[in-house]
Amino acid sequence: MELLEGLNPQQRAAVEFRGPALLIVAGAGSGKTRVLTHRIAHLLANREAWPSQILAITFTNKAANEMRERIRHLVGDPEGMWIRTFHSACLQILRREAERLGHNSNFTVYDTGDTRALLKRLIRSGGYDIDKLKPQAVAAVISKAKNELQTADDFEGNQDSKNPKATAYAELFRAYESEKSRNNAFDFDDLIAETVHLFRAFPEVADQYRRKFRHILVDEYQDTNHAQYALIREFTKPVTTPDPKTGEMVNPASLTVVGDSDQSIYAFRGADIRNISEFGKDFTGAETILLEQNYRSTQNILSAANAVISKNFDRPEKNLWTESGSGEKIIQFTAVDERHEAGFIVDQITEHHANGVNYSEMAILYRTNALTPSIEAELKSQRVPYAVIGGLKFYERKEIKDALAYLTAISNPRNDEAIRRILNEPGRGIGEKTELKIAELARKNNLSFRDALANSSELGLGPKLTEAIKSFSDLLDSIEAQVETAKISDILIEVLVRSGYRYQLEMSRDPQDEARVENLDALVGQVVEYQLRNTDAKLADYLAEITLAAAADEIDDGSGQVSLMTLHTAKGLEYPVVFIAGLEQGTLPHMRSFEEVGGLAEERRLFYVGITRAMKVLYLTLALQRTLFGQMNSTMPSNFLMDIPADLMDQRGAERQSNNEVKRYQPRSITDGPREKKVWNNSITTVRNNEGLVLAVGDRVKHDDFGAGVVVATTGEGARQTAEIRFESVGTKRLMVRVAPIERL
DNA sequence: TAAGTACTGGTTTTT
DNA sequence: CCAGTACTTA
Repeated sequence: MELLEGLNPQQRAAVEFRGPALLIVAGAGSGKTRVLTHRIAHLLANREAWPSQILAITFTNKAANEMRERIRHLVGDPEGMWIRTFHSACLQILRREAERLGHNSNFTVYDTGDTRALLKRLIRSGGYDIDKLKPQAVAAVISKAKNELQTADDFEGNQDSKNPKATAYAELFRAYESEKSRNNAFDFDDLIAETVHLFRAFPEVADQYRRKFRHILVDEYQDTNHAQYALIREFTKPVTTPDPKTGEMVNPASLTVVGDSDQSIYAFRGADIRNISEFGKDFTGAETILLEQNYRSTQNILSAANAVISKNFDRPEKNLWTESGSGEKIIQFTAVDERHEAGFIVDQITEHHANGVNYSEMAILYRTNALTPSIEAELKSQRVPYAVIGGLKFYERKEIKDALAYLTAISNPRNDEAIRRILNEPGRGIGEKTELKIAELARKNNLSFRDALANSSELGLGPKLTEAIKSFSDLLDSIEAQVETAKISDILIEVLVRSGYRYQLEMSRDPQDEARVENLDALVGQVVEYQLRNTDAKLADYLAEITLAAAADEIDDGSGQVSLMTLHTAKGLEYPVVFIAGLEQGTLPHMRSFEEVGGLAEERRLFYVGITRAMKVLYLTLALQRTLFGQMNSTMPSNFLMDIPADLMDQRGAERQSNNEVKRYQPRSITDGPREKKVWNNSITTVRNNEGLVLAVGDRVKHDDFGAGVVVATTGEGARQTAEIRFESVGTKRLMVRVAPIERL
C-alpha cells in the first residue's frame, strides 16, 4: 500500500497501529507530520473512518493548514474533518452551546489586552492600589487557576482568608468573571476550561462529540496544560447514554498523541510535561513508538543539539541520528556589539543569497523580541527583504484596535468594554466624567452600557452632550441593523466613514496619522480577502479568528523574505540556514530563568528547539556588549555554548583578550542622566530565595543542574542551614539551603 | 474636556 | 529607551 512506502519501520508502525491509545515520541525533524498525515490518510483510505469522525489538534493554524494540504494530496480533500488548534476547536463548540453557559453565540473572545484593560478598571473601581495589584499579575494568577480548571469559587476556597492579597485576588477573579459574563465574552483560557465544564455539566452534549469523533490526534502534546489534558480526557471517555437513534453505546475514541518532552517550552503557560511522561499510565492500553531518525539536519547540527540537551537531567534517553553526512561546521561569531552582530548576520545572508539560497530559506531567531530592532535596521539598510513574525502585532496598533472595537461593539452589543473604548473615538466631547455617569446609570438600572447610552437623556446633561451621545447611539443602531445582511468589509468601511474616524485622521497634521489611514485601508483589504475565503462567515467569526491567530500564522513561505522571530515562534518550522542571535548569559538563558525552578532546563530546551530548526547551516552569534533599554551592558557568552563540542564549531569574530575578563566583570555605575539607573550585569547570577525551606536528612530534592539527590546531613538553622546532598549525577555536594537552586520533591 | 509636560517603572516566551 | 500616567493649563 503506497501510504506506507518510504516510511521507516517505526513510522510505519505508528501509521498502522490500531488500539485505544498511542504515544509517538517524535524527536525534532523525525517526520512526525508525515506520520500523522499518513496515519489519517490510512484510516480514510481503509474506510475505517470518515473525515468527519476525525479531530486533529495542532498548535497553530499554519500547522493545521499544512496538515490539511498534505492529507488532500494523499487521499483528496478531507471535507468535514476538524483540523484545528485547541482554541479554535473549543470556540466552535462553545458557539454552538453558548446558551447553556449564559452567553449567546456572538460572544467576544478577549485577548490579553482586553483582559488587562478590564482588570485595570476593576482594580480601580474596587478601591485597590493599582501600584500594588498590577493587572498583568492578577491576569497571570487567574490564568494559572483556569489552566488548573479552577473557577472563581474554587480559587477563593483555596486562598488564606486572612491574607489580604489572596482575598483581593479572589475578589478580583470573581468580579472579572461576572463582568466578562455580562459582556458576553470568554477569554483565551475560558475557551478550553469552559468547554471542559460544559462537557461535565451536560453529559449529553459531551456524548454528541464522543460519538462524532472516533479518532483524536494531538500534536505537540508536550505543551498541553492541565485543562487541555482534561479536555482530551473528556473526548476519549466512554459515552454515558445510548445513541438516541440507534440505541448503541459506541466505544471510546482512539487517541494518538505526538510529542517530544525535549521540546517542551511553554511551562510558563501552564504546560505540564507530566502529561506526556505519564501518558502510559493515564491511558490504559497505550503503546509508545519512538522516532529517532532525523531527516532534517546534518550530523554536526544534530550532535550539537544532542550535546546541549543531554545536560538536562531527568529526561528519557533519546538520541537523534541521521544518514546524511556531517555537513558544514556550526559557525560561532563573537561580535563587539549588537550592530557588529547584525552586520555579520546580514553579510552572511547576502552571501548565501548570492550563492542561490532564497531569502525565505533563511531565518534569524532570538530569545526576546527586544533583539529585533538592531537586526531589522541592518537588514533595512542593506535592502534585504525580511518579515518580523510576531512581536508588535498589526492588530495591536491603536487605530486597528479602535476599528475592531467598532466591529466588536456592533457584533456583540453586550460588550461594554468595546463600546467604552470607542465612545470618544473620534473625539465627540464625551469625556471621562460623562462616561462614568453613563456607567453609573447602567449599573443602577442593571442595563448594559449600550442600553444606558440609549437612555442617557435621563441624565440631564447639556444639550450638546446629549446630542453627541444620541448621535453615537444612533450610529451604532443603524449599522447594527445591517449586520445580518451586509458584508463584513462593507460594515467596516461604513463604520470608518460614518463615525468620522477616518476623516479625523485624514485631516490631522500629525504625520503619524497618515500611516494610520494606510493601516486602516490595509485592514479593509484584509477583511475583503477574508470575506472571499469565508463566504458565510459572520462578523463574530472574523473577530474571533484574528484574536486566535498565532504569530506563526503570519509566515508566508513564498514571500521571498528572511524571517525574524523568537525561538518560541520557530517551533515546528525548519530552514536551510538558521541564525540564533544573542547567545549571552542573561539573554539565552534569559536572566529571569535563573530564579525559576527548572528555568535553566527550559531555556536549554528552547536552545535545543532553535538548533534543530536548522537543516544545513547554523550560526550562533553573540555580542560582547549589548544595548538594551538604552543601557549599554557588558555580557558573558552563554554557558550553553560550552556544551557544544569545540570540534563541531568554527569560531570567528572579535578576539577575546586575555585580560578582558577583568573588564567585563566590572559593574559600571551610571550617574549621568536624571536619576540613578539600576545596572544589571549579566555576569552576576541571581540566586534563589528558598525562604522557609527546611531540609531534613532523607529528604529527596531536585537541583536545577545536578538533578535528583537525597539529603545526607544538615547543619545550621534557618537562613544559615546547609545541607549535604548526594546527587545521582555528580556525587555529594554541600549547599546553602536558602540560596541553592533546589526544590524538595 | 483636550492637549501638553514631567515623571515613573519595566525589561520573556504566547494561544 | 519607551509607554503609560499623573498633573498642569487653556
